[in-house]
Amino acid sequence: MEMSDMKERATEVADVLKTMTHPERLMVLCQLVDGEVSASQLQENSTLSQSAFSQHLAVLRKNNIVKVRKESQSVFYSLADARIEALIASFYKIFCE
Amino acid sequence: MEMSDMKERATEVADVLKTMTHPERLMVLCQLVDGEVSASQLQENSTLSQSAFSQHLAVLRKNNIVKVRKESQSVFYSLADARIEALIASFYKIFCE
DNA sequence: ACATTAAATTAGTAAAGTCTAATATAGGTA
DNA sequence: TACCTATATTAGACTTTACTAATTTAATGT
Repeated sequence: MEMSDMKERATEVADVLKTMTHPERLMVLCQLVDGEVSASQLQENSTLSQSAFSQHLAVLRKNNIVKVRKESQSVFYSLADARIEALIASFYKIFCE
Repeated sequence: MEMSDMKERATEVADVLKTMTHPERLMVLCQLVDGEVSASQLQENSTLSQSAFSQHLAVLRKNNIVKVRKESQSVFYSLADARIEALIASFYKIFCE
């Protein structure tokens, strides 16, 4: 790969990773590997305040790491695409096996 | 996996990723996939000042993402272990193929 | 000994990220 | 309508990160 292309990619990849690189957000993503989960269910596994937790979800949304589906009062979260799924799978394989 | 274990892992993984999650540092790591490279060679592909670049190398060292070998005035960098190699390989596969 | 080169370190500043506290929105229920 | 529940947003304090400028260390060459 050419160096200029590598730089572009590096910036792109770093942006995606930066969004995932927080224990709280990584936890959220790990809980989404088997399918969608509601915001309140996700928060049950967090010690953060409702506000702080919601702001982490906002970061994931803003960076297109997750997608949402609203159903009455609840909002269901799931992984945005195959690339994110692949990343989480890699992390699992490398760090948890 | 249990939720408490998941939290521990998430913190561990987030720490490693956080270190890699900067375009400059990711660039460095990508250049190390084929083996060791000297600090000065690495810096040739950066627009940063000598100081700023060296501080990025220091972050990689401090977090055990790379290892170093000194030879006369030069310092040669390489990826620290198989886990880091696997991560870079994953990123390449997911984002560059 | 002195100058040169490669690399690291330190101090200080500017910018970005993470939290708390308070408030807002929107759907469901009495 | 008024109230409750789920979720999101905003403002502000605090912490961390990323840089510049200047200095330092260590190896080499003259």
